[in-house]
Amino acid sequence: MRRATIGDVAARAGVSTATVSRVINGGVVSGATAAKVWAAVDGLGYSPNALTKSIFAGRASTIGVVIRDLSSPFYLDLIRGVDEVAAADGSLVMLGNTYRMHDREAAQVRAMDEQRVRGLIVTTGEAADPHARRMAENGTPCVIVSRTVPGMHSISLDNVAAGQLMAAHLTACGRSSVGVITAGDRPAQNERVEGLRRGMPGTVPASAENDAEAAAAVGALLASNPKLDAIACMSSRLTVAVHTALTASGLSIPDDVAFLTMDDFPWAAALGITVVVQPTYEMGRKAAELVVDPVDEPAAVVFEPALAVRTSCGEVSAPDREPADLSPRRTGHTE
Amino acid sequence: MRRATIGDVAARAGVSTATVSRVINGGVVSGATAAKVWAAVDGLGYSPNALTKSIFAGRASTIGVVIRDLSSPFYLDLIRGVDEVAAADGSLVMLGNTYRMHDREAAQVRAMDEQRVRGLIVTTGEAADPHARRMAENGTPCVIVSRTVPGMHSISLDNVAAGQLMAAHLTACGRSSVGVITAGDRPAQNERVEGLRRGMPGTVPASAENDAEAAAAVGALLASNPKLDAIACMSSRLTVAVHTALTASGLSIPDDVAFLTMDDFPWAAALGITVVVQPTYEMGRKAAELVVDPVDEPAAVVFEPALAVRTSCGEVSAPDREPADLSPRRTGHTE
DNA sequence: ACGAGCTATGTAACTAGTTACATGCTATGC
DNA sequence: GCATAGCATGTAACTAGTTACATAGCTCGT
Repeated sequence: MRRATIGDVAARAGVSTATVSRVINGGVVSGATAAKVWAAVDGLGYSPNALTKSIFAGRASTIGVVIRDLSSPFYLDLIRGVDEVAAADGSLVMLGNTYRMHDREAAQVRAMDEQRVRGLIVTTGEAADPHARRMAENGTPCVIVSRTVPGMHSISLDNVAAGQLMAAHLTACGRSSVGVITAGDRPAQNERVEGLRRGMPGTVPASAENDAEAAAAVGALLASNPKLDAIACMSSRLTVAVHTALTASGLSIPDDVAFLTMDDFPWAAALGITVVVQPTYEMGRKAAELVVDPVDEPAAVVFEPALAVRTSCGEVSAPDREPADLSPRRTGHTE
Repeated sequence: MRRATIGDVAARAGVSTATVSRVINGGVVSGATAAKVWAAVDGLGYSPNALTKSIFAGRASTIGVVIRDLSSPFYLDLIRGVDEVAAADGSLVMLGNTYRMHDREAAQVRAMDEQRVRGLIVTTGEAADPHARRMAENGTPCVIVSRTVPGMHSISLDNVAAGQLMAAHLTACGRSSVGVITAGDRPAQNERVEGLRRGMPGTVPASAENDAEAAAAVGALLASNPKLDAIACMSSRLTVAVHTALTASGLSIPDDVAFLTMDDFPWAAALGITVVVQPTYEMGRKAAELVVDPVDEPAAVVFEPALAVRTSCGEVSAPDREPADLSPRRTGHTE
């Protein structure tokens, strides 16, 4: 019942543990010995202990990923990018979900550190920063996603451009008065609003933390602004709630009000909802690459958003601006 | 730059490593010594190596979860259940996604074994079975989700009941001729069709592996069966494709055709789609509990589905059957 | 036939911790 | 005042591997 160790294999094959290790990891061994060892491995069902390997290597071969909210399609695609690079590199991905709870963020990052992950990719709030910074100082490559943090690698979206993309499209569709729903006043959200404002000065913002607040915010926006002809949602998390509130209020999209939001999702095409998409998969790949091929100086990689035009903003009457470039643009280190 | 070890802490505090270990893990130590040790821990930014701890314990404190397809809401809620139990137990969850690729399933399970996870929860196809069985024999609790495998723990849905639930509701809504879309001929899918057939003999099945095939299958079903008045989708993965194909063909739901599918999802309520829901969160909890509090004999736990009635099947004209019980029903071990 | 040189293997030290056992020290009982 | 108990701490062996170094055994050249 006890698990077979390298010692058991060595005893069964009649060799030393050093020889078994050499057979498994490819050192110089004779064919006859190798055959004996493999027979013993199969006979015992031996599987080498990766933990012990890692302790000797000083570091696990696992990449840690701490996600705020797995239910968001954004993170799903990000993970796919990370997975792809990790698989090509032979690393395992250890995923931790924090459900947007501050204490879990800190706990997950600490746990990843104790697991001696080879690198860490975090998409959390500030709660995780102090520990992540210590890890970075200890030589674990750490990448922050969706936020820029001085002195650490970061992967983010050009949020101002995202807002400008929305403004350009809404203007092209003949809209002039936009209500904006943001999820809290986090920097990324504010930058998106800032970008939208640059293109459309008559922007009315409202903030919501959850679905109920979002519905209320939509109602308030509509009530206080009779000439409102568009609603922009800055957080994919609130898309369903805002869209539901809009249709529930009896308005027709896009005839009465245009609607667009952040991040693509499986139903968007079917529902005809225009969205600003982030190159999420690429962002995940880049994050993992910063872990797999460590870079000394902190890199702040900014990606450009693109617009997936569907029908929820109506017809484009004026020519729209060129589609944005999806390739990453390195803007250099931050400090 | 090198990471602080317990030896470094011991040297700085002027005590032995045994004492440091006792301070950290709560053995008998004097207050003065403990204070010195904690000061050294803070000064060095020491974080204990969980890998080393695990090798001594013979087993990591991590629970491995191998998921076929993270993009499915079913698995998302399952993971939440696992996370909840793991967090309460102080265990980390190590998540691996296989993207429905057979070779990755086997590789992920092998990797989890090498990481000496405390227990394994798999939602994969058969590719992972042989290795999982070996792990179970070696004393690692393994739980298979959504399939029953002789000799191993399994968590599954009463799929026949799910089909019957659909049949009862469709009948109550006055429908008589149902087209069914299944994703391949996997056992779970077939059981659902079997349940549906029991209640509605006039059931026409069609199978699809992906979105394009699903659209084609819907078209074929409609073309060959002019009096078809309902479409049931047996796989949440095909929901969007089937729904899109239905509306694209100009049919109105529920006036021309009723539509229902498996598993709830964020847009279902907004779109008025009736679904059969699995108690996913509870299933995840139960799976994790089988790992955390190991059970000797293989347990086959079957959960009951429930119906979330919305508007996509029309009005209920006859009284529907009672809502199903959501609590788990242990049916005993399989062998 | 004998030493050089090479290959295959074993020995033992090492990774970063835990823990059984031994020991030193103080406090208490008689 | 001395034996004894009990707490705090150190020593060393242990976990499951890896790897530097030593050595055994064989081949080959002369």
